[in-house]
Formats: sequence, structure tokens, C-alpha cells
Amino acid sequence: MTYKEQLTTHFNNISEVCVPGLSLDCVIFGFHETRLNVLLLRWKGTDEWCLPGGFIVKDESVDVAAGRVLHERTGLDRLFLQQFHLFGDAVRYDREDTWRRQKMPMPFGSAAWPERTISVGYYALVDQLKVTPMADFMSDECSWWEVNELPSLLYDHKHIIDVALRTIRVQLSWQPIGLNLLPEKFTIPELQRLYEAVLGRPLDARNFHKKIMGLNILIRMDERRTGKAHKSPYLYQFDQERYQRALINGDLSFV
Amino acid sequence: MTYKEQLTTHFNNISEVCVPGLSLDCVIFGFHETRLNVLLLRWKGTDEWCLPGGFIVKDESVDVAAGRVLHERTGLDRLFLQQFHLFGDAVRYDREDTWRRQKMPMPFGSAAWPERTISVGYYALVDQLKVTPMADFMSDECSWWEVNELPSLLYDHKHIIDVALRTIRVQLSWQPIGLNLLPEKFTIPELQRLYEAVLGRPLDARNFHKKIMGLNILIRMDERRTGKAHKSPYLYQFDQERYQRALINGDLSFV
DNA sequence: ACAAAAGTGTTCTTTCTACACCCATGG
DNA sequence: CCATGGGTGTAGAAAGAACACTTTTGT
Repeated sequence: MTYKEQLTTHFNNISEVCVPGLSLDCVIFGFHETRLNVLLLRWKGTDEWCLPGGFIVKDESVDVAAGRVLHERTGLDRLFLQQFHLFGDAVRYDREDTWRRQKMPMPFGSAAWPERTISVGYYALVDQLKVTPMADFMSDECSWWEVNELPSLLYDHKHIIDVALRTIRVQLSWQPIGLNLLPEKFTIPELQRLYEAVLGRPLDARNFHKKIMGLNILIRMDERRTGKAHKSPYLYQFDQERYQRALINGDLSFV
Repeated sequence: MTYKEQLTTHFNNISEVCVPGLSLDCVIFGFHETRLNVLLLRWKGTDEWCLPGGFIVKDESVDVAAGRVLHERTGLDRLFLQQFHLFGDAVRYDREDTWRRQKMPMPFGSAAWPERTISVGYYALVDQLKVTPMADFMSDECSWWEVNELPSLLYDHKHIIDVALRTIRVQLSWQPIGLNLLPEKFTIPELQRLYEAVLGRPLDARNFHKKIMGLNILIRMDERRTGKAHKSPYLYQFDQERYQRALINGDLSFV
């Protein structure tokens, strides 16, 4: 079976078993060193990138579909995953241009499939080191890109990433969602670098320390992170139980 | 043409010209005296109520479709209208039960129309006095209901209203969206009552005055509101221009 | 021993909260 | 003239912002 036949079979199948005209796109944020990254796929045989996405099976919850897409690309389960916007403009992007850049575009031929596609955006926050990015059969490569240095993107995916970024910046001020982007054990300076990456501005170390500890959801371990030059920082863990309690009480604001 | 035939024709038409399987529901908030209200329709021949909703024409932007629905029910244009959530659970409500209560449910017969419907929620904030609620041919009545005293609702519309309410409560803390719920000229106590209705708790008059005036987006008129007993309060107007500027700068938080 | 990051407190400023009295109006 | 809601300021508490030096570690 040639690649083109494979693609056609795949989309015929989607047309049949999925909700027509509705797709979902996942903006998967990862964090490494001081950089906030997004997971992207390179469209087969091109230098064009796009967000991991998928379709919703006819009797499947949209949230479940998003979890499925995420699992397929990252191998991770039970991720922090949140719907953030429906992209429903009549003309979301220049279709001719996108098809040209894709070389082999998605072959939706079915009459049941509408001309235009509406898309739900989800964002996920993951610990980048736990992820082995996996390309699908429509892409040659799956990798992390710094949010400030994105490659050429297909569709309206640049716009979708912008909206997702704006969303997590606001969210970060209300709840410490950033904790999902770090490994189980982390240091305060690592957490601070994460906040700085998401918010896009430097923070004062002393004030940061006070505020984040004031939330009462971090526990200091006896261990320290060694191996690097300089003073070794303490490791902390996230207190899931207290976090849940604080979420309900609503006292997790961080500005 | 009997009502049943009319209904069938209508839904045949929708199946043909609209995006299949996707609907939209509008939570239209109005404010009057001290009460925050929602506009509801009474399903023809029943005592069951539901949100005004509609479908998206195949080449229509979802935002435009929401504006259209809103215009049809309220006669208003250029409303404050915002998408807030996609309701995409595989089972959103007990269908058998809803059909029974509806007596004559929406007759989607077409093969192109999926079994389950996904719905986008929009909320609108309107000046209740500018609105003449209009029922459509599927409903006997269109009227305002206090958010704390809702009647029996069809589908998952109670849940949709709850999510909308939670959303505007959060939004209100970040931008003075409440101004859309009042007439052009209003008094500070009226505005305070609106905030109290949305937030669901009393506010201190002096602190409220300070904070709201601190935003620098209200202009005091020379007129006062007379006609009622007691001291006549000043009228204020909303400074659109400064509001736009403040929105961009992000200094409109109100907690 | 040196360079570089970690850790830690205090002061000042701003914002938030609580609280009470006189005034104007229509009835 | 009375009842009722409108209008206004201040003091104390809490939270936010600015700021510098010592400690630790690997090289």
C-alpha cells in the first residue's frame, strides 16, 4: 500500500467513525532548563509543522478524545489537560496555501465531511523528561520547539498556540498549574525558572520563595540536588492532598 | 401544515444546511432591580424550559451564529457575547427522559446527523430593559428567570447555566464586564447591586465606590436620578475610550 | 581560591478591610 | 418631619515590591 493509499484509507475511516467537521488540537507544553516548549509534528515529506491533533469518535467524549491524542503522542496518561477554546471561524486559514505546503493534504473526500473544519483546542502541561515524542504515520518527526522560536506552522496553528499561551499565563496567576511541568522532585529555583518562562518576565527570588511557600503545598525533602557546581539546592515535593484542599477553598492565587 | 410537519421541515432543513452534530446554547444574562436573570424558552405545549440555542450554518463562523441566535431572541445587535465552554461529553443528559418531557422532541431523522450532539456555550450580558424577549415557533414563551430560582430545565441546560455563572464570576474580577448589563446611564448603587447579584455576596458601599472609581472608566454626569424617595444619586456614564485603553494595559482587575 | 548559584529578612509602599455619620428626597 | 437610601474618609491590617549579603559547591 502506498503512502497515499494509506492516507486515503485512514481518512475514509475517520469520515465514517468520527464526528464530522470537528477536530481537536493539542498544545502540549513541556519545560526544560529555562525554556517553555511546545510539541510539534513535521508533516511527512515537508518542512512544515503542526500541532498533534485528532478527531472525536462518534460516541466518545471530547475530553476522552483529547486524552487519547495526547497519549498517542507522548505515551503519558492522566495528564493535566484542559479545553481552552473553540476555533470556529468560517475561514480559519488559507486552505489553498496550506494544501500546497502540505503537498499531500488530508484527503477528506466524503460527502458527509463538511468543507470547513471547526477545532477545539486543548492544552496539556507535561514533564518533558517523562515524554518520548512519537510521530504518527502522517509525520516524519515529533519534537519540542521553544515557544519563542517556532518553525513554519500549517493551518492556524500559530494562532492556536498564541491563545493557549495567553490562557496558561492567566491560569498560572490563579493556580500553580506549573507544577505539572516539573518532575516529582524539583528545586525552588527550577520552579522559579518555570514561572519566568511561562510569564515571560524575571521574578525576584526572595519574593518568589515566600509566595510559593506561602501556598503551603510544597514539602521540603532532606535531599538536595547535587552534581552541579555551586551550592546544592533542596529538593521539594508537591503535596497533592493539600493542593486539592486549597483548590477547593480557592486560596491559590499567585500574582 | 400541522405543528409536527412544521417541526419536521425545520429540522430537515437544519440537517441539510448546518454543521451536523454541533449546536450552540446561549446563556443570556440580564439584570433588573437586584436580580440577575437568564432568558429561557418554554418548550411548546410543556412546562419545560430551555436555553435559546441554534445551529451553525455550514459556511458560517460560530461566533456569527451565536450573534444570530441572540439577535433572534432579543432583537439586540452588537452584544457582549463570549464563548465559554464546549460541552462534549458522550452522554450529556438522559435522552429518553428529555424526549418524554419535550413531548415533541427535535425530529432529527437524517443519517447525516449524529446520535449525540456537542454544544458550544456562549454567554451574553444585556441590558434587560432594552430587550423584548421573543419566543420562536418551538416555544410558547420566552422570559427572564432569576438565576437562583430556575424552573425545570431540559437537556443539560442547568449545568450549562452553572458553568456560565462560574465563568462570569471569575471574569467580573478581571474586567468590569458588568457594565454591559446596565443602561447607558446608571448610578453607582445600581452598579453595586449588579456586582452583588453576580458575585452573590454583599459589598461595602464605600470600598466599592473607591475601587470602581479607581478604574478611571466612569464619568459622573451633572444629572441625578430623581423620582424615587430618598437622596437622588448621580448618574454615571461608561468611558468607552478609556475602557479600551485600560483593557489593553490590563489594569482593570477588581477583586 | 574563585566563580556562580542558593538561601534568607527587613523596610517601605500599596492595597484591602472595617466601620459611622450627615444629607437629600418623596411621601 | 420622618424614613430610607446616597454619599463620603480614615485608621489599622495585610500583601506586594524592592533590595544585599553570606553560604555552599565544583572546578
